[in-house]
Amino acid sequence: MALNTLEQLRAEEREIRRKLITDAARELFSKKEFREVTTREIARSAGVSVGTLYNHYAGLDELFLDVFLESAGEITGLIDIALTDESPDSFRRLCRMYINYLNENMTFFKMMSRFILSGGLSENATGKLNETMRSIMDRLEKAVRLAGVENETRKSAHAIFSGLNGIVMSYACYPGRTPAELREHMLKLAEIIATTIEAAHAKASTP
Amino acid sequence: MALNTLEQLRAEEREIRRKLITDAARELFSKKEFREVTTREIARSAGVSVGTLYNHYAGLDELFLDVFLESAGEITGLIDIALTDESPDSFRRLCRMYINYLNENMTFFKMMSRFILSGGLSENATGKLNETMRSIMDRLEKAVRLAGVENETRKSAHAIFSGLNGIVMSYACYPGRTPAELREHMLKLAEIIATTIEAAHAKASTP
Amino acid sequence: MALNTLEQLRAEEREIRRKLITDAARELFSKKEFREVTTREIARSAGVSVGTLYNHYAGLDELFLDVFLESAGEITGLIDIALTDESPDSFRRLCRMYINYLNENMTFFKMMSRFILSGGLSENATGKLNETMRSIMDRLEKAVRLAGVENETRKSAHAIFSGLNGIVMSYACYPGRTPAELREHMLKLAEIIATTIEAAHAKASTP
Amino acid sequence: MALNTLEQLRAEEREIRRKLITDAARELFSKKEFREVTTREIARSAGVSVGTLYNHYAGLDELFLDVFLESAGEITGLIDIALTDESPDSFRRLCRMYINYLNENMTFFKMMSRFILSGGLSENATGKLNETMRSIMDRLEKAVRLAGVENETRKSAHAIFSGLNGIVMSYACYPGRTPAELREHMLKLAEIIATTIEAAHAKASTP
DNA sequence: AATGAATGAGATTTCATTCAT
DNA sequence: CATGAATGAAATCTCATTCAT
Repeated sequence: MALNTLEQLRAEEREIRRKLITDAARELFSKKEFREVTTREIARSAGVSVGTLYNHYAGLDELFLDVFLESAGEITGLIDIALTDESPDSFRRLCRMYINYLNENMTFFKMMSRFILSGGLSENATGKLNETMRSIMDRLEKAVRLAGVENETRKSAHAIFSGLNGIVMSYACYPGRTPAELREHMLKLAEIIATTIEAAHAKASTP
Repeated sequence: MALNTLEQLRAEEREIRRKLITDAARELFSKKEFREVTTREIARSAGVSVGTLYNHYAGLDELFLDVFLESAGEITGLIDIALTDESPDSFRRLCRMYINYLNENMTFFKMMSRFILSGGLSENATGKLNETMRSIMDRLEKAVRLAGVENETRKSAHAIFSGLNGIVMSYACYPGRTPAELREHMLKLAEIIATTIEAAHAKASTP
Repeated sequence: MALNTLEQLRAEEREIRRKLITDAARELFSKKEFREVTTREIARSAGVSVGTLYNHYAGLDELFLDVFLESAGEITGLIDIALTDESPDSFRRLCRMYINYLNENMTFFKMMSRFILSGGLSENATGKLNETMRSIMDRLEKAVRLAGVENETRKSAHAIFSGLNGIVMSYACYPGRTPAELREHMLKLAEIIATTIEAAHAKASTP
Repeated sequence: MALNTLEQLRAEEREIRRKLITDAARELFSKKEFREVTTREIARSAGVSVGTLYNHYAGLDELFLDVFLESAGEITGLIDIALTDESPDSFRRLCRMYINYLNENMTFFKMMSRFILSGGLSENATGKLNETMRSIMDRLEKAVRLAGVENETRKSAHAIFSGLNGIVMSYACYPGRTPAELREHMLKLAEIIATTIEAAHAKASTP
């Protein structure tokens, strides 16, 4: 019992410190290009030493991945909420939500694009990334079904995922516009895509 | 006259050297991540000195941008070809072509995503980038019109652009699949998007 | 009495743990350069914590020295065996044995060269090292006497010690030869030295 | 011509700077364990930047090797001088000289023992080291011939080389003695070895 | 006496950029 | 204009040692 409690306390303390680190890292990622955030900065921000970073993570990549996965977990949670009522509206709501979330968490998006585009992840990291992707895709598939798509639902989910990501990639940082304008523009594009899909299938299903 | 010729010769030589540099850079980009290519490597490959790079470009980013713009010019040329016959098929052809091109020129795509996402380009560079984007968008707008879209054609062009970019971003480097499989997958997704748009508008236009 | 036994038990346990540590260290030394073995590795291999290392040794060097002294004890034992029959042959046998031992325990040799060449040992450690050296030298002196040397036997012992060490230092790791070749070469050199000494003294003693 | 001169000047300047670096390094090596000398220290001492070190050497090991080879060249030169008159005395003179040189250039000796014992040298470095060793051995072989050895002269050269190295390794840093005492001791041991060899062969050659 | 997380100075190496020739 | 050596800040990661529990 006593031992159990002691170990438990240790584990808790460890977890707290880990959170300290990822929080500091995320905070910094939101301020600069995430590959430009250095170990020293993270350590200082988190109030720990550089060495401590390496007691928790085998290297910077592992830390990046951890921060990324935390956000990914958040997003799957939000998707679940958007799909709660299983109404036909869910699909559009989900699209808007996804755009809004990425727009407010560009760091997450940049990390995602970086991780996907540059490869070079460890086997372990790739596995976790894949799992997360599948988890998101399962939800998107459910969404396109709710929107009326009946055939090739998995591929449609991929297409939607691609489309939304593409919108963010192409316009979230477009120069010469205010953030508000960009956001409106992206939501509009997402709506076009959503509408188009619904329309295509509405037509397909009307005799 | 003599002076004119001399100047002309100088300009030509300068241009040749510039081409030498961008060609070397592009060649290297096909072998490694473009952010990992160093000035020394480019200089050696091009057969010039590091200093010469700086006589032609204010910095490495400017050089990257120049290589990027060369590819962008290539792509607008290819779009023009795809749209030559102005048939309704042009749209799908263009989508396939765009995917194929990016797939074979991932460096171009990565540069684009980098330039767009991280900003930090000089005013001058931003201007050139915008011009290129507009130029591509003009052609995409023409393509969606040919595909039957009548309303909000500019926004639809943006949506297509986003969709195609998103496909490449999301799947071009997906781990665990062969390049051929990935290519097929991306073309399939592009087709889904193209079909969906056509279907949506075919429906819209039938009473 | 009870206290005595308790203390004795404690002392035994302490000794067991110490052995655990030095055994783990020696095992690791056979796999990598001894200066590259880290505290963490030793601790993990020994199944104890890093802190425990420091409860037993003031620092890493003290631990190294302890491992070294264990081997030194082994070697004096082997010399004693080689000298058991006190025959004139003993000298050559001893030379071969010494070469063979060092060849199979290069870590011991590297440690010796390190400790001797770089100094920096604590007073206490230096004392132990000296004692060990003297102990080896006493036996070597006996050996050269058995080989017929009568004058300056201590210095001759030093010379033999130097010669054998020098052979190992110069050839044990010579690149481009197989271990078997190197071993043969070293044994041959040791024989040359032994023969030379015997010859020199055989001559000296014949009128 | 002009070009030639220009290139020549450049080469000279380069050589001067290289010398600056190796001199600084050697100076530092004489003050501390050579593996403890850092790039920063060398750079500061040489009055150049850290980067410059890497313009001249691919890494620290290359620099170490260069310093080592400079000393090795010095020693072969000294051996040549000792052997100039080709008298039977040459052998003893050479032994004394070798001991004296190493004693005054322990850094060289430590580097040699390090390079030989720890391996891990690049192919290129190993080649240079071998060449240097062969060059020294050629001279030692000549010396043992002059001392009257007729059979297995190469192996005898190896044995002498081993013996002298062993003396330095075993006694140059022996604790508790003054440098002068140690020097006397080592010279005495060298003399024992030299005398023994001469005696052995004198005997062998007298009927 | 055992534990093991925290520490943080310190090491090597890289590389865009400058500038004297 | 071309050249290319010099620059030096900066980055990641290591590891012996400490110390509170």
